[in-house]
Amino acid sequence: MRTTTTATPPTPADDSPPSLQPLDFCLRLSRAYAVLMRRLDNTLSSLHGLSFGDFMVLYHLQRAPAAKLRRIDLAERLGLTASGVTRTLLPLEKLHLVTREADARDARVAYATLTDTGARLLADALVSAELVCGEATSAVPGAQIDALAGVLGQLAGMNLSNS
Amino acid sequence: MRTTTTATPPTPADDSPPSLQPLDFCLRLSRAYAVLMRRLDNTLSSLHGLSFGDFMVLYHLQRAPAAKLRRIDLAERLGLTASGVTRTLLPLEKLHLVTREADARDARVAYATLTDTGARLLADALVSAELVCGEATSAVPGAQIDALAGVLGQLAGMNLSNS
DNA sequence: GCGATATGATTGATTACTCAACAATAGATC
DNA sequence: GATCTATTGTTGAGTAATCAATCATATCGC
Repeated sequence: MRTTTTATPPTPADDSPPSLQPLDFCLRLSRAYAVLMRRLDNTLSSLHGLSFGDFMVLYHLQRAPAAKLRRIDLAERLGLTASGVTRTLLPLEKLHLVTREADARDARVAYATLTDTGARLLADALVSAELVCGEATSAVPGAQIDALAGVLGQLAGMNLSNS
Repeated sequence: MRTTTTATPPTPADDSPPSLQPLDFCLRLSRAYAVLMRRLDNTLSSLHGLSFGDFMVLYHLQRAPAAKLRRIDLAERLGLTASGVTRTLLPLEKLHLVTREADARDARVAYATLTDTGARLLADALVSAELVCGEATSAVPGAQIDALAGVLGQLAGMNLSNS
């Protein structure tokens, strides 16, 4: 009963929607995400005690100037809500991987700052993450990965042409 | 079976020891997923009262022969555990979009079957989903989407026959 | 200065999943 | 045909996110 899973639309009748391609694409995206995340999560948590979400927090903090970010900006980068960031950061603060910092001029904002401990843990975890991701994409030529990363960036609304 | 699933470096020797490409790709994948799912979820739930997960259930059931699947097979297609399927189906059964059916020969298995109501709702939802997905991918040339879809399929372990 | 409104962050309730433990049943082995 | 093991599915507890409500603080118009 294997229907054609490739580019050809099944065309069940003439009342079918224009094309099933974009939906098919999204379904694959969803599945690829699930598979990848499960692998990444397993590896990171067993080797370093970090969930993928935790890892992402440390990663984005490290890339930021002075290794710190307003919590709201962190949320934006993580694709979470402010609420989600509060709850994700809680255990990381308890482990002293991240600390809270206030802003001198605006009492509303709180910064999340990467600690040295956090940076060291991240460095280790980064190696594992690289390995898993590299393995997952090993069947695909590097040049193509680059190009497709660009496409994913567009889909994600990461505007590179921003001034 | 070639077990490349363990921690072996994908490339034999030279070109990518500290390459951040695959990780970057995966991070973008994660973001694109989040963005897309949020849009899809919003649209489907406001227009049809379905979460994306619900939608996927109906979608996979419809594609299956006789519009029914063993719950365990449904789990596999959805990328969920059996437990997740039980809980996802609960509200759908309550709404009579899906019904439970027993197997005559094996009392362990239960089927999830798409009802007529479910099929009608799916037909509507499919139009919306197509629209959202088409819109999301409209900024990218179709050929690139196809290429990415292929890679995502590989990542997801959806192996298209042979070697 | 003083309300109206916007922004950043937290909290309570809810939803959607996981894993581990369990129950029931099927099929195999002796 | 009794028992051992594997499969299917549900349930309890825990985790991670959401949204809506709330609080504290900034900022703008006057």
